[in-house]
Amino acid sequence: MPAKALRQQAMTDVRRALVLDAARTVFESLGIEGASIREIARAAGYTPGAIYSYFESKEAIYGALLAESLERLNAAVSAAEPLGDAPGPAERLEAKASAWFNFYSDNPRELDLGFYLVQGMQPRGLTSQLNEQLNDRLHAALQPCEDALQALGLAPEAALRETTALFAHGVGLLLLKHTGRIRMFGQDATLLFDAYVIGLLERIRQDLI
Amino acid sequence: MPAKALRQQAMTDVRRALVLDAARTVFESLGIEGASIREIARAAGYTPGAIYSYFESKEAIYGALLAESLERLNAAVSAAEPLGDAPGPAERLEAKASAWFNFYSDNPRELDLGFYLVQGMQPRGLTSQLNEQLNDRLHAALQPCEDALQALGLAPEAALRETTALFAHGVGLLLLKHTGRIRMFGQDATLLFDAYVIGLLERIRQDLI
Amino acid sequence: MPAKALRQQAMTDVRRALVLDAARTVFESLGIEGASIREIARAAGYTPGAIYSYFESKEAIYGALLAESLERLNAAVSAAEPLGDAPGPAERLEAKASAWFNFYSDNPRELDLGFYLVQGMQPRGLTSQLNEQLNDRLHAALQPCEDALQALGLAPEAALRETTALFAHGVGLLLLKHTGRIRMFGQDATLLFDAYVIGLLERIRQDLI
Amino acid sequence: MPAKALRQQAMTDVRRALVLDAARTVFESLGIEGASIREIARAAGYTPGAIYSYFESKEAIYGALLAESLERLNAAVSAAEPLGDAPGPAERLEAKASAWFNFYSDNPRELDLGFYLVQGMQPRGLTSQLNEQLNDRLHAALQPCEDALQALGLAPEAALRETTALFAHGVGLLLLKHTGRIRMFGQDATLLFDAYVIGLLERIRQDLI
DNA sequence: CATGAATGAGAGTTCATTCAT
DNA sequence: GATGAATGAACTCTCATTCAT
Repeated sequence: MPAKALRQQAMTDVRRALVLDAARTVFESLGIEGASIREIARAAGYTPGAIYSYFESKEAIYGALLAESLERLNAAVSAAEPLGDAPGPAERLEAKASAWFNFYSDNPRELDLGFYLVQGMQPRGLTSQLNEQLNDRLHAALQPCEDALQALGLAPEAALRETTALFAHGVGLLLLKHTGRIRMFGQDATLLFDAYVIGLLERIRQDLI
Repeated sequence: MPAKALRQQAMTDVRRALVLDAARTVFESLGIEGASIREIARAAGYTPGAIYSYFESKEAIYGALLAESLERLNAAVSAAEPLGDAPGPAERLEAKASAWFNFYSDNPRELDLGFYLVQGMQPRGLTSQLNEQLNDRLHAALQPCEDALQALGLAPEAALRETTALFAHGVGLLLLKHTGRIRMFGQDATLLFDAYVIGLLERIRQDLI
Repeated sequence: MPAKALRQQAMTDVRRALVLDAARTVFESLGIEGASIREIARAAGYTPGAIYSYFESKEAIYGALLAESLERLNAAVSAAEPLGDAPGPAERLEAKASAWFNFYSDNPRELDLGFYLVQGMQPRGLTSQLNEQLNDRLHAALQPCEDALQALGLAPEAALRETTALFAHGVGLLLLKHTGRIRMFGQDATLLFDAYVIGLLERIRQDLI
Repeated sequence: MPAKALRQQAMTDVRRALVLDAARTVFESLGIEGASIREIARAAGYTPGAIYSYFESKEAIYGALLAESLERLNAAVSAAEPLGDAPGPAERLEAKASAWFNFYSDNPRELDLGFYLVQGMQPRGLTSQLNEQLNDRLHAALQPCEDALQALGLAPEAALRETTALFAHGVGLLLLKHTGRIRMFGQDATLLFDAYVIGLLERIRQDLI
């Protein structure tokens, strides 16, 4: 590609990213209901029609937002390093599990994107291709936990089962936290999550799984 | 209140209940997106305007629906009886926990109402009064579990903590199930929930909590 | 139906008719391109949304307009009486053919509705049901001509063929007139149409058909 | 004009022709509704803005398309040769009339351009200059028919009148064919057109005109 | 000459809500 | 209490056109 085309492509990419940023901002402050094309355009300093130069539909924006969020999730999980001088699989499990839990704990709306959206747009939105991409990246983010569980001696099926349970536990806590329900129990979501991981390790040590 | 007013009030209550029934029916079949005032009115045999005689806004309907759903949840939990000739607290925990889990597993849309809605609604949608009512009734539905945990020897704080965790675990599994994410892990939500309860009982028996 | 319902139905019908009138007015002055819901609503003194109380879509309006136009066409044809003391089939042919030709000559946009629309909306508009209705009513308007031709001694197939040709001739002349092309030939559409009918009668008299 | 300017003019003409080709292609496959500037530009390998270097508006493109179509019509008519060893005016009439009828029968969209468009376009779309050009070229295409009619003995006025009627007849048949209306009569447009020409010749032979 | 970005107007349609009756 | 009419604001999306580069 000639330099000029490269430059223009870069500019387009930047503008597209700016639209996406605007969309994320709107989404974060107004939620899915308020994230209309008009609102996104306003936040991006565009007229509504201009948005369609960068995304072919509103749902394509959501899809891009979700894909991008999952990339950041994976990056956060990858970057998480277990503590200690000689970290073993137990430490790895703790580190990787905390990584994804904290990611969503810090960015609660992105959990919405992942789940809330999925069910809200079933008919038209979320093409099966995008759905698979979502699954893949989600799996990828949980893979380190599953690997650590296997390294701790769990059979593959057991590792998968416990990963699922771990994920569900975290998601449940995040949801309670996000909706304010956790406050009513006077609990702290992160503490509970950590306790779950510790309990899981204990059960494995005791060969209870 | 004079007899006439009482009679009128009774009539109003009945009609309000009919509207609410219609709303639940619509909500169950069309979900939150399709549950428009028009649709609810049609299902109730009313015109849209009439709905406003009973509810001041669309979101008030949702709120009432939620309150009513929580009543049914509590009824389901109350009705659940532990199995065996001489059921102890462990059996009680299993029975009561399964009761609320199955309630939402069987009526997934009602979980939407409880959580999904809470965050999507406008400030006026979920008044703090309604919010407290929600909390109370939710607490009430979980109280039998908490009691059983205490009967099993847990300190009050520990019992509350474990109830919270139990609830979160169930909610997480239900969410994964409802959004179809559980399929991708090849797991069954109910089995995982039962396993969690068994694991919890085991930890208590071992004095690990 | 009770009196009240009847009265209200009547009111609704009147309002619907007013919307349809507005639509026809807009259609006549702005053509098919300019006949938007917004414009129709404005002409009817409504907001756009109100139109949907009377018609479920823009194309339903066109359909109703067309149906109504065809009714008026048929009424015009029915009302046309042959001249002379003892009018025979020849006079009947002249009268009935002139009736439909003049109808469209006087209301050129309605020919648009009948043809122009048909091809413009093929994909979505014009349900096959409406299409059949159109065909039926069009046939009905031409039936008197066909009957007269048979009464003049033509075999059924010949009568149908000549009716088709007669219709095509008229339509062609109307189109030339409507688009201003006829002026360039310095001719008058009605004279040419009458001449065609006379020629047709002459051919029949000579057994040339 | 200096050589350089000439060369540039030639280049411009070529590119303009390419755009026009693209427009025709799009128009043929997508019809008037789908023939957007975007689509034409895409087909021509240009961006939308570039089109405006060659045509000042979308309707100018249609105008040019129409002009070009009329050139091809005239070419088709010119190329048509009467059959037989010693073809007379009757054969010439048949050949020339069939030529233009078949041209539009084979390219029905171009009839749209000629008529359909004329009435739909904004005032500025069809400038009076273009309108005259249209008339001239249309006249030219029909001139051979008119000449043949005169050669058959018709007075000039009669020849013009019959040419007009012939044209109207053909146009009517083409419209019925194009909109699918002819099917409902179970007739074939070309057969009917040929019959009309034969009938016309017969009338002339009988001095009925 | 051509691009690519952007505009602005407008399309059809939906819906919660209001209000006179 | 209930109706039915209507509003008004919102929705997603399309398109001809302009203009700096």
